[in-house]
Amino acid sequence: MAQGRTTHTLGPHQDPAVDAAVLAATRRLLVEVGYSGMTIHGIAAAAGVGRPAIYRRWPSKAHIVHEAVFPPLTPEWVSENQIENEVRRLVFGTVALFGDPVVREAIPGLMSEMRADPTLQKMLDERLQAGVRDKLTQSLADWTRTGQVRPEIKATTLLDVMAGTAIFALSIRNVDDLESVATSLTDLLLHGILG
Amino acid sequence: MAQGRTTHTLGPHQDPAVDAAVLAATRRLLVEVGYSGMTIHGIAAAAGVGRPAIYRRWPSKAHIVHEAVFPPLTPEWVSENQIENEVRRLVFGTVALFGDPVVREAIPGLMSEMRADPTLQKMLDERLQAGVRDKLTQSLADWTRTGQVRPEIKATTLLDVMAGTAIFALSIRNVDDLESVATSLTDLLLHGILG
Amino acid sequence: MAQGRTTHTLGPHQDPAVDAAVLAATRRLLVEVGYSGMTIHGIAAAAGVGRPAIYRRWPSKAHIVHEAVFPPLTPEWVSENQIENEVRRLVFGTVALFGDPVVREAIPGLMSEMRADPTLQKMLDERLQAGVRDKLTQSLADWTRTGQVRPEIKATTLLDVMAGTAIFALSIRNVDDLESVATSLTDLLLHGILG
Amino acid sequence: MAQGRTTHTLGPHQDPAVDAAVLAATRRLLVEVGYSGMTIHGIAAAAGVGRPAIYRRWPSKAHIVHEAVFPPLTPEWVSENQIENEVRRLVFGTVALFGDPVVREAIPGLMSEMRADPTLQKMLDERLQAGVRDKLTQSLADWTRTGQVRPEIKATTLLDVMAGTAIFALSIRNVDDLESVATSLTDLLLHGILG
DNA sequence: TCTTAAACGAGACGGTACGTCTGGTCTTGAA
DNA sequence: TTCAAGACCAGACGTACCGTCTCGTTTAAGA
Repeated sequence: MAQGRTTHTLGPHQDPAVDAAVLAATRRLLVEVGYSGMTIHGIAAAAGVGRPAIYRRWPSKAHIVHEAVFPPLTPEWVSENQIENEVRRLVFGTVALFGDPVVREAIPGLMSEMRADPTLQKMLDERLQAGVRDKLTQSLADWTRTGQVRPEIKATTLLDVMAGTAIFALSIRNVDDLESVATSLTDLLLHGILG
Repeated sequence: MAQGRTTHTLGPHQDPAVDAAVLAATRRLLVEVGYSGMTIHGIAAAAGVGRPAIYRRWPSKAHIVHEAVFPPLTPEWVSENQIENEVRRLVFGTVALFGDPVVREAIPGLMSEMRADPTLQKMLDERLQAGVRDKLTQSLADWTRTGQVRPEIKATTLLDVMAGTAIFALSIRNVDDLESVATSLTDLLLHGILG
Repeated sequence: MAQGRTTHTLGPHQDPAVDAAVLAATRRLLVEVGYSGMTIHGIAAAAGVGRPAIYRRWPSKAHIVHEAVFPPLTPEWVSENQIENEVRRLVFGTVALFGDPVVREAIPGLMSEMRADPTLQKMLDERLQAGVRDKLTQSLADWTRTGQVRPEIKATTLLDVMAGTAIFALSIRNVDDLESVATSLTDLLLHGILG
Repeated sequence: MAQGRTTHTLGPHQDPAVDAAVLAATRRLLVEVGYSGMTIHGIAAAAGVGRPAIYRRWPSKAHIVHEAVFPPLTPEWVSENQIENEVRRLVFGTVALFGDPVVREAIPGLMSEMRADPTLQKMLDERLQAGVRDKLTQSLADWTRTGQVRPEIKATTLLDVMAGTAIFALSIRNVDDLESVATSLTDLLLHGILG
């Protein structure tokens, strides 16, 4: 994929084409063979790249997948004032993210390796949650002050529920109807279950 | 060679002591070295058992862990009429289950391998959810009829939220304060976030 | 894991030092534990080499032993004109070859596996007999023409007798007196048994 | 094969039908899968017999094969006075014995295991050679006294040549023309190679 | 007739070698 | 200093066979 076949084009500088080829191959392989079916050798072969070129860039399969799967920029998720719209946007965004077929495959594997690698844990937290958590904490404070939200509600609980539910429904139960999952969760979050 | 040094006590029947030793060793190793650090050879050695005795019983590490971690009987979880108490009991039960250190280690690994092994997916679903789901569906129907619960609420959504949140907070974020997690989640489920 | 502890010195080329170490270890183990007591793992360990490095080079234990035991060059065995001297040299050479302690151990094992592996059969034939057979056939033709040898004598019979007798006496009966075996066989071949 | 399937007919006595079934299965398997392809389990299954019944009778595969392949009685081989006829009879008998397809397969395996098991070595020697060697020694003494045989000829040399040549030609080179092998060897033994 | 003792088929047991695969490190030779 | 290629060691994988052992049944021989 990268180029020629047995040649490369940059002298003593890392070739960006290698990065791109590896990440693209990773995304492709994730849906083809799954996280656990993926090997470094397999990625290298699919990317048309030598294995050392991969080890030079990432310390483990989890790090490759992490970079391949999650966009490098945290999107501007929390911004509205209207609380219903805001929660709806957060839930639909979360469900859309974890509903991507590539992410569905990647998440359980990443979670599994996170437990043994705190580095990875931190990277994933920062990439996926930290920004949103801070903003959501601030928004909740505002909403609580204005009485829009009950004071018992904490940002971490909300994020646990949104991410956990999405992961469970999409990566574990493998549900296909994203719309339904997001709608039900939004309703539940906003109103609770009591009639 | 010098082989057959030790004895066993059951003729052509599988020795329950081997099962017990393997499952106990699995639980012990889960917290000591983690799911991914565990090998079949390691389990066999820790259990004082030959590897073939393990392969005779379980087809993969995930199946061993599954049996080691989850009790063979589905507890009588859903039974009360008082909806608040019932939800509280469900949430606290779920949090207690997924908060067990052994389960915390096991869950991400199991989830990862479930995606590649539908057998495992089915086993876990039946072991953990099927019974509760049926009962909860029935209870919800009753509660909805009596107006205690809003009609939009579905059993699958509730279970996704409870299990997903517990897994995310306990296995992924590794939170230690089970009480707080359960209390917050119960409150959120019952009342929603709106003031 | 802590891996890749040691180094090797040739890039993408097979390291001749590995070949040498394996073959030397094989020769050593042959006399220490015998052919059937030798395992690929044992050879690898004794040679300080990984098992895959062995499987990369030889398809079976028999092939390793074959290469370890027999020198890669067919010596210049058949060359003299004086028939008595020539036969004496052939017999003594054969007895010396099969009398080597390493060869004594290797031969029965190799023979056993040859029956199931035609590849091995061909390799051993070419290595040990083909060259000698051709030369001996030619010499016999000369000698027959000059009346030095009876016309009934065939090269294959001579080689069967020399190799078979040496193997039987040395590898099977484990006789130690090479000199006596060679002398008796030479006498018998030259003069037959009739008085 | 032996009988019924899960029953046997003798009380606390070994069932001769089991012996017979095992030996017959061994002979059959030898030509079907070869010595090294044969397992105790395979023999037991082919004989319709449990493995312990085999271990109760023979200590190793080699011992089974030994008994399966060689007739329990040493035939009356050495008996004639006419030396040419006697040698011819010995050679043809030896070639016929080692030319049997079952024996061809068995010999290299047995030879291989003999080196590690002196018991086996002794059994085979007694079964195949001891009787013949004594008689031949005596006959040679007579023939030497009457000048029919050159005094240098020893019985062990003759037996090494006959057995070794037969094994090499038939088990190793896998020659099919028994007649030719026996005729050539007889001629060589009687007259030597000199014209 | 009843008891004892041994052989039987079946198959689990601990152990170990097999041959394959993956992980992570290193060196080559070219660019 | 990068690159592709690939050899290297370490070690886990799942399979197969080994030789031992126990089970539960069956049966002959001794009491």
